[in-house]
Amino acid sequence: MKLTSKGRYAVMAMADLAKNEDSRPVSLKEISLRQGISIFYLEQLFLKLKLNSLVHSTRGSRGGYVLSNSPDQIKLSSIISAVNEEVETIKCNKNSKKGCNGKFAKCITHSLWNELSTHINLFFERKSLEDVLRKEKNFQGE
Amino acid sequence: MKLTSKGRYAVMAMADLAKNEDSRPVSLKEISLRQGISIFYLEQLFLKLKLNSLVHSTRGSRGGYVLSNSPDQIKLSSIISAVNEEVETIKCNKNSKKGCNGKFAKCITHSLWNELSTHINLFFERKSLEDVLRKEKNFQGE
DNA sequence: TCTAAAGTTGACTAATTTACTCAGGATACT
DNA sequence: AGTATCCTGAGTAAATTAGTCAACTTTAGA
Ligand code: FES
Ligand code: FES
Repeated sequence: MKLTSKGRYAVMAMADLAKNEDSRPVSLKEISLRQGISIFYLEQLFLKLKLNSLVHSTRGSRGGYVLSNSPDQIKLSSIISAVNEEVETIKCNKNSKKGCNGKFAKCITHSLWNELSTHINLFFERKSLEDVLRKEKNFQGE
Repeated sequence: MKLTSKGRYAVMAMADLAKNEDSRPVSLKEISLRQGISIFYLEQLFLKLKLNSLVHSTRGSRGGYVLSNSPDQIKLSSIISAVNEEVETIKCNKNSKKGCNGKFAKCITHSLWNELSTHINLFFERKSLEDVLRKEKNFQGE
């Protein structure tokens, strides 16, 4: 599980889509303007979101993207893992020369990291895009 | 909250210390040999661990480090935040030119990230060095 | 049928962060 | 005195992330 701004942008973009899709597809240009994210960057993100079937695209003039499901069906975990290809936590045994190579502490941190990964995933599993929108609404209402 | 190998190494080193301290201070050299972590890297880590009063040092020949508290009193959160100077989650408003600058999605991901930070911290707050050692013991016993 | 608006794709570069190393000093034990 | 150890600041190299771009395909509408 990686947590970078890429994931954050993806959530932002998806939230924008959820809020603004309304019969017509939403173009990247619109999202770019509203969210202040470079259109080039969005292209990158939506390529992956599409590969993971989170959005559906319409090409050509007046084309754009729509969500594949209703916001309450889209878990944040799907979004995050769609854009961050490596979903797993940082592997210990990537290079076996250093650190975790069978010595004492090997599996201490290993299982710890795995537990943490589970813990974080749980967080994102529980949240849907709808939850995010609802929160924003409440916030603006105050 | 940052999660890098720096934090993992710190936990490894502290666990090694907890396991091997026994009347005499433990030298970085020993830890380095047992855990396969460069001594130079350990120096860096222990500088910070010491600044945060997690360990106590003895200089000179036969010197080394001992834990400042018993393993069950040392929370992993202290260790992690000691070595990763930035304890907070990645800030959105670091540069206000892009992304989160007052537009729609601004505080969606903001609060989301903060919630996550809390969630992760909770995980590390609950775990002590002793928990880590106990787990390793069980694991070896199987 | 032509044109403009949009998605599609692969590649590339720049910026930042992380991991790791080093040199030279201070201290204390034997 | 000599050696083992901690102490500190600095520096470099590797890896990752962020962001950009060019050339293309597809479709809607004038
Ligand atoms: S063996 Fe997996 S973290 Fe060390
Ligand atoms: S305002 Fe904090 S993440 Fe956007």
